[in-house]
Amino acid sequence: MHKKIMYIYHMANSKLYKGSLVTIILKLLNESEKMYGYEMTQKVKEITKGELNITEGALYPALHKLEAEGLLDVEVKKVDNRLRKYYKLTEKGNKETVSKLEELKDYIKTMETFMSPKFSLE
Amino acid sequence: MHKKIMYIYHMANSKLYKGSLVTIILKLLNESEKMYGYEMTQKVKEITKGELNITEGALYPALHKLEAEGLLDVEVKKVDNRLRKYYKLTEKGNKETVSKLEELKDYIKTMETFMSPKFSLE
DNA sequence: ATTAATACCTAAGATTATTATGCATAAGAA
DNA sequence: TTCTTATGCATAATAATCTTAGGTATTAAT
Repeated sequence: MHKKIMYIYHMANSKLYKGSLVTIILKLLNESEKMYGYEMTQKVKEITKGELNITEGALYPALHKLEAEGLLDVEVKKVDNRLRKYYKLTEKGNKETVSKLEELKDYIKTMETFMSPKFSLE
Repeated sequence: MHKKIMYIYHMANSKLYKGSLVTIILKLLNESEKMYGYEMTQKVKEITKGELNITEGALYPALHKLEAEGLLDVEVKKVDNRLRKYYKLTEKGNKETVSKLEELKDYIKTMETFMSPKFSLE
């Protein structure tokens, strides 16, 4: 979307917290077997009802990096004369997914102690 | 702690996700009225049982920035011939705290949809 | 015929955290 | 008593990650 002028549009974009993008990508691929980049942006928007917005400027470099690290495999396909790069998890990627999800789960649990009205202490 | 050699020490440090440090600071001050930097690092370690580690290299610049933005007030005190800089929330800081906590809460809720084994869709 | 949607990409900049220092005092261990 | 750990502040270099702002190209919709 090349926005030159953008009066009305309000992005309900609650910014991503650092590190969560990779976890999101891995989780998506863990559920969907194989996906292409643009599809991920739409899927996330859909699932979160617009709450989360994966920007392509962050997504594509992240995908390339995950591929370079051997966590993802790519398969290029041409659909309607437009090319899609389908990504899927490797074995290594599967392991990393488990660990990343665990990490996020722990983090959420930890942060919830702060969210509670009083964190008991003292 | 000037660690020159550090064989054994293992940091259970689950890295901070971007943006959460400020939220942590605001929440601490919201609970404790006034605190100084070093105290915050200890408190967080204590509350999270070592799960979270606020590094001073991140904390102090963050405190300075929050002060510059008018969210925190400072009061310097000398205790045992060592100085402490006590921070407390301003009015503006109180408002920001509410909004930051709300933001984090929303974020956690959103991320939990990803954590669930299947996020229902499709 | 123009705009929106689909589909990829990268570079510049901002933000924020880590790592690695530095200084100084007080308390505790060797 | 000397050395280390703990307390308490600070900053600079680096790394990691995201946003913003472009760019190209094809297809669908208005």
